[in-house]
Amino acid sequence: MTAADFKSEFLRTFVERGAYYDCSAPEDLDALFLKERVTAYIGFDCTASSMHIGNLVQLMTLRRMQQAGHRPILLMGGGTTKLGDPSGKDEVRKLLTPEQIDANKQSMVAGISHLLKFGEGESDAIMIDNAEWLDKLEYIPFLRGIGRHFSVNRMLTMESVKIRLEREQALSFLEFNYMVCQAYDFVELYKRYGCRLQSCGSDQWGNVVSGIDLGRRVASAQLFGLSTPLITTSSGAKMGKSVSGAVWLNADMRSPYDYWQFWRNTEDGDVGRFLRLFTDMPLDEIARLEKLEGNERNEAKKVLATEATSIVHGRAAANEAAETARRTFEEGAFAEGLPTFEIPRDKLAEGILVANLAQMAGLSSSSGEARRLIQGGGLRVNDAAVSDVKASVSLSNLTGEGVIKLSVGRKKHILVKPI
RNA sequence: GGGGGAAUGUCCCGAGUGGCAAAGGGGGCGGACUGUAAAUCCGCUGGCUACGCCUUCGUAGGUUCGAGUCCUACUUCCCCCA
Repeated sequence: MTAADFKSEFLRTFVERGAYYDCSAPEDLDALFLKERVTAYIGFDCTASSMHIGNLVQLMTLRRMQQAGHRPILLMGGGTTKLGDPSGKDEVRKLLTPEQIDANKQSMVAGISHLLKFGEGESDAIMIDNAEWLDKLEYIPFLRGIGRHFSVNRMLTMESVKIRLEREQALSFLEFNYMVCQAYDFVELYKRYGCRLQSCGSDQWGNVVSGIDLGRRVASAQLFGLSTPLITTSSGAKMGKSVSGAVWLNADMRSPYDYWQFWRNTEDGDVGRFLRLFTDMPLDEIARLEKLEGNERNEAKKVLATEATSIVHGRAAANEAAETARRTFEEGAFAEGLPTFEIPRDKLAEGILVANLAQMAGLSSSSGEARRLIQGGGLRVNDAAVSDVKASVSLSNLTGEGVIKLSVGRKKHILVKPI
């Protein structure tokens, strides 16, 4: 599919931005987008207290729908999270308590307030929790009304299930019901809100198709599915997935500055693609940035970082992060915007081992690791490498700005501030 | 229901004759080179009140001076038979 295959503003943009992977009925959906204001949804499970980079393609899809004048529904899986989605998971998910799920939901939604406009207007986003209906389901009526439309034979061939079976890993009956509930959600949203489209990542495609089938059977409705590709970096890694954890969108879990840094460190080969996917930059401008070579490519990365940060944290925070980075990396100066760590003044006056300070400031997870960092020459105080494992700092190390700059590697910096 | 096999460093894969903080990868982190990139090379990759101490090999017991390694029970998964 190319953009030229579509007439509707949304689908053209969607394709041009590189977000298109698959669609259940491209021509019909295109016609629908031309004809009316479409209500569409994407579901998110409440498994963590913040959305992360992995959810971003989906969130951007909702954003672009809104920009094209349609109505996005943010479906929070307060109900489905109680089952646990088997897709892409090697092992049974740890069950969360209803309280945790609810707290996660609140926090996740709060974290994307810049990204979507919620409200009562015609193309304002609405947030719905599928616990609203899933929690109240009655087992037998549900099985008779919905369950009979599902073929176990077919469910067993679905990717999410097959992987579990092939990898010799457990799949509980509880999780097995996940796809049924997700399909039911779609139909329920159609009935309650006239929602015609579910978008998703390619890994959820099977569940979306199940929902479309179910809609035809129980509601005689033509529902649509639209999927995005799985986003990987050009060296093949899953986006934002690392041992150190997901790249969170909530500011209290990853500061705007660190978020900016994440994008700034994008691999060369990904810059153009990410600009299209994760920013609102005009395409011709992206095309220009994409052509920059060598050292100039860093300009494109800065634009990417600032624009992507702006969408999640707002323009002001993004500009501030960019400025902090400029001062730190390009001038080698102390930038006030760097993350800070506060320490009682008298504690610092006594003198404190650099290794321990690094650990307290969160730059190292154990004193052993801090020790190893020093031995490898990776820990610096005020930009000077620490050579002695037993080195300590005190008030005399404070710079003119009244702080101590502690760095791990070339990129991670923290300002230690006495209070 | 019966028989056989598997579970290892809490990121993953994976070797492991009774002396093991446990081979080797991948990943990650640090260093060099660069452009805060990639590729490449080097180092590190249980914890601590640190020349010593503590905790790790599915769970719980047992044998032994000593157990990831042997025995028993349990849990989960795979395969074969029913």
